[in-house]
Amino acid sequence: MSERGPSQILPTSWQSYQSRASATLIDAQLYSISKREGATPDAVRSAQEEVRHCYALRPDVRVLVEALLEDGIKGVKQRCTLHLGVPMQPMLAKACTSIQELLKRILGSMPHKAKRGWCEWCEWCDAGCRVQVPASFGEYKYNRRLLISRSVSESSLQLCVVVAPKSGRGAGRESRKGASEGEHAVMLHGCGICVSRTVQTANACKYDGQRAQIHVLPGSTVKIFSRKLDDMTYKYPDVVKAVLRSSRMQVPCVLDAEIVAVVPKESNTGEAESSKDLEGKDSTKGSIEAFQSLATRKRKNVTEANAATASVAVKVFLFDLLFLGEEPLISLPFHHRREKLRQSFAEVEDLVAYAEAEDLEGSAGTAEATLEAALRRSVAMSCEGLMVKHLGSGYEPSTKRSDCWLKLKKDYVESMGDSLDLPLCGKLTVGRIPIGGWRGSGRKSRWVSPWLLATYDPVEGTFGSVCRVMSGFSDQFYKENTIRYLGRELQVGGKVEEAHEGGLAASSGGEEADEEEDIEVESADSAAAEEEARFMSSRSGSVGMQLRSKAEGVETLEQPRFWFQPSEVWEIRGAAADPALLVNCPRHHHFSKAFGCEGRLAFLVMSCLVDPKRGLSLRFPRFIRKREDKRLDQATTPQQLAELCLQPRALFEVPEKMDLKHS
DNA sequence: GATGACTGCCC
DNA sequence: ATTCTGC
DNA sequence: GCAGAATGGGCAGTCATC
Repeated sequence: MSERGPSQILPTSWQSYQSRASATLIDAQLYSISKREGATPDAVRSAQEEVRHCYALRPDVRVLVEALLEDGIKGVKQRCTLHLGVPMQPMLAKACTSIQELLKRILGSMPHKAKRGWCEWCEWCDAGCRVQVPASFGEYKYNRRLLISRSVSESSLQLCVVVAPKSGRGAGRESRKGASEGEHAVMLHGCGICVSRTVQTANACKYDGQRAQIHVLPGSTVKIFSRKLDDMTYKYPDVVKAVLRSSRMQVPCVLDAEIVAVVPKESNTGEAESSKDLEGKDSTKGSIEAFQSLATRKRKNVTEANAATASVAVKVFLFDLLFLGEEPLISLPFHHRREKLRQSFAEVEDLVAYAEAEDLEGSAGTAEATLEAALRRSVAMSCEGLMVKHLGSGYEPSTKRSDCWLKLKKDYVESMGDSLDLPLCGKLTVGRIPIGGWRGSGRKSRWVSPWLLATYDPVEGTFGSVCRVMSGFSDQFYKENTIRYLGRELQVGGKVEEAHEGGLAASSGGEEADEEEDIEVESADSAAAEEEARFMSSRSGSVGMQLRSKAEGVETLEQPRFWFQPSEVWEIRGAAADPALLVNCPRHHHFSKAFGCEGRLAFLVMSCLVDPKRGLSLRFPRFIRKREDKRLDQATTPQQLAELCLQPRALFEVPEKMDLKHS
């Protein structure tokens, strides 16, 4: 075993005390295996991978530990297999930020398990060229990925796939002994055929809903599991029914799917009464709704009858079939599984559909344009982005993201995502758990951690908070800006304080009680005068920009630990390119005066795209860079934010609705 | 019964 | 979910 | 390249309190 600790097999989410204990047990077993005679490091590693894989197939520590204790790896392989009714880890896609990156990856990707020195992926290449890895690939260390990425980047289109000698299980061990780097590697390289037939993918819509692994058990029992393997059958009785209807032959099986909220087609019931939901929706009946909408689904007492009306109507988009009848389909190539899926399940109007997809087969050169078009199409269909799946690869249940499935989200893509420039107005020291104490925790405890950001509303002259941000900052950035805004870094723990010895703060006092003193230090004495000065000339710079309370014009329901004078503009990216991803938020109230606003914003409010009692926020906010080139009044306004709501939708006209809403 | 803090789980 | 860091 | 840390958004549900 590596000395890394027990976390190598069980995913993070399992690291509660009990699971950690189990993980330790598992590690201990692996360790003892490693001590047996003849156990090479490689063998141990492969044992570990075996265990990991089995665990992904049957994520039940109890079963795993028992099997391991009683029969070792062999037992694990026998007992930890896919079981109907027990969810496996879903296959995850790796995120790509650009089409180029995506291409590069898809070129380099190949299935998990290579056969006897050949990678399945190359079934696509009928030329089947083999060559020795040239010595120039000095970096090659039984790590094919390394080589792949290297060669692909060196000559953008040339395909160099290396199959490590270990691929054939037993054989690998011997041949590796004493081998010098790359010696045994087999490389498929860019013969014309490889290059021209390299890209073979299914490009499917990435729906913005909830992942669902659906098990159909004998006797028409259905179970639905979430991405984290929780049983959520109770939440989707309508999906259960829909799936049964969709099933062509009533055989046990396992489906992979996305559950998405839709506007029900038959919702004409109380049209007169439910006036609040009318606008625009008549034209979108049956269409896909934002994730936000799905989130409002009831979680208790959902019945078939009330699911669509009292809760939210949903539609299931099937995209994979992992088990059918008696056999797991996991190791079949994707295109094959998909075929079986279509044979076994039918689309059911409004309830069940295959995930919209198109296959791509072409040279890398033309692939780029095709992918871009696919992405746009997908976005136009209210999707989050594109899933690009290798047609030849098996399904890899795993906690790790696979290279065979790639996702390209629209907000990753530079040209499509909307960046917002927000003036900084305050910050919070602590996470979202109010009990947990106020200091930024762990790694970040010396710095300002989530920062609170706002828009600037030139009409009202207000800074309305939009979101906290904790992602996208480098440590260096934290350091510099904590100093910039607070005057210095925060102190952590007693030792640092001693080292600093400088008067202030209670020193030996209570660790808990000192949060105030510890941090407030200089602002406490420098007091009002200085603060006042800062207030006026916000350019002061090196001293810090902390205020005692909210700066003038700042509007938020947040209560950050520190308040800052709004002074610079940071660029934030979020998934905000359309209303599906822009979110109404209770904490950030920059629309409190929206009815006083003019033009478009008021219109938006009145057409119920924006709730005046709430506000807008961003999903997945992350910091991009500072915008030294922007003044505060050039930052994003709440109006602009709101207008993002309109972008993908056609502008719709509903002046009457305003009156409706008013009265 | 309404309000608000807190949890847990979705993304 | 996202992003950065350290091994 | 991977594991791990720190924490974003919302919502339904639960429980305590007014």
